[in-house]
Amino acid sequence: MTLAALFDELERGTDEIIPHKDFRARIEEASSKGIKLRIKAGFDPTAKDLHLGHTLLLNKLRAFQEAGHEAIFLIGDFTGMIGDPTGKNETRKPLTREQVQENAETYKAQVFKILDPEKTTIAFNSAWLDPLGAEGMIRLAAQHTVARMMERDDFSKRYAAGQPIAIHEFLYPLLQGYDSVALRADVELGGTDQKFNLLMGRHLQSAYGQRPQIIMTSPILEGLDGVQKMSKSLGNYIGLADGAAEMFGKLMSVSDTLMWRYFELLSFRPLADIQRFRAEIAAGANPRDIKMGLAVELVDRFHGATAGEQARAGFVAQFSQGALPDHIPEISLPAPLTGLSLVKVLKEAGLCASTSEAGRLVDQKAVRVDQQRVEDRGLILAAGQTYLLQVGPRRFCRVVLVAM
RNA sequence: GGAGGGAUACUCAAGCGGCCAACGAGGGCAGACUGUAAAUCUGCUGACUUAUGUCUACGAAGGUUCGAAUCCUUCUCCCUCCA
Repeated sequence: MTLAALFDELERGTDEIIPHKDFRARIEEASSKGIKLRIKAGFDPTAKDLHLGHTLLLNKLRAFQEAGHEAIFLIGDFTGMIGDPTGKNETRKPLTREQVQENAETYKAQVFKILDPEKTTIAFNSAWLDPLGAEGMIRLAAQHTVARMMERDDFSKRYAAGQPIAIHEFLYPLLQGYDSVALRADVELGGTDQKFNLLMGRHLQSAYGQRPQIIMTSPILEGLDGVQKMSKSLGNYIGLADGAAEMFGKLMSVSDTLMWRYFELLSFRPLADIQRFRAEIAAGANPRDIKMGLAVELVDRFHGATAGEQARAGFVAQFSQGALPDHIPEISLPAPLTGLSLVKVLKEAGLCASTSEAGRLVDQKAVRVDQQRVEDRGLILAAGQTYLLQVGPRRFCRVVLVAM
């Protein structure tokens, strides 16, 4: 690969590279001297599951990995206990070591769908932050001033608005920056909301006598609602651990507008292809079909080469043609000889949260038993029978009522 | 340390003695329609052995009252300002 092509590959989809010319220079230097750059991307293990939003960074990390550099997947087990103040003022409940460890394990399983496990270094920042101690912490804090800290957009806005800023919130950027010192990072990847923290790494590396890292920021991926950033806590995410059918369905539920954003940020297709799709829709093509192409591509990426097509076939059968899904969960319930009321069965089968809700759903014509719409809330299901229950278009369960 | 403000369902936010299981918005769910789990429109959105019944609920615990989310007392938590 030529250097120019390599630059294009590494820079695709990034928001900013600071400083840009140093980036190219350092890549060039590395390849001419045959040395590996150390590429850092950090994640706080605050949630169990990674989602597509995280993959923007992972994809980038992988691109570096493929170019022969050292990918360092940093798990912020220590900083995760503080919580980056970027979020709202909601206090994050501190994680225990065990939770962090557990989350880290699931991270690994998911991350290696993208990264090459052989070439990936996994690091935990508690390894150097634990031993830092109060003294080290104070030395670290001495490297920066309040005025500079207040430059952070989040802090200055809150300060101006008279909202409180806790002291420990200042520590988070310092610690993240110190990670770069400890890892001797050459490049750090992060979302645009991380810019301040990433720059802190540069500052601290200089202060500790290292060459400052290059920072690359990625845009923030919007979630399924198309407005807020994709996040587990907002429930608008597509998880890497989601099943093929679920992932496909979620991608199809994305609005026609948001679809373009996903193409731009998640698809590996050349930008020229995406331009062509836009033209096709302008000429009357159905956005649904274009969206399916995106869904197929991404499902393939996480579930294997043929999974996307299978998911598409299943989707079309189920939603366009009203067929039953391939896998319907099945449960058995004990039932008295007089039978069980439908609402009770719906609740027990986990198709809805309460019998009251079940009743409402019946009223709303959402419930089907053996594919027949039910109108009567008081319907009794007989013991000893098997029923196929359906609530709405996509909740199914086969229930065996065992007479007792 | 002092002064003031606040805590309502998933979220935001009305209500300030009965008409409150609680306005409204968002979210969620469902139905219709469609080009799809897009968009749009409509409905629902505390639980229970579905009863025009019962129970639980407006930070917590007591109290006043025929009756409280609404009034009083104490407590807990949060915020702002002044030191």
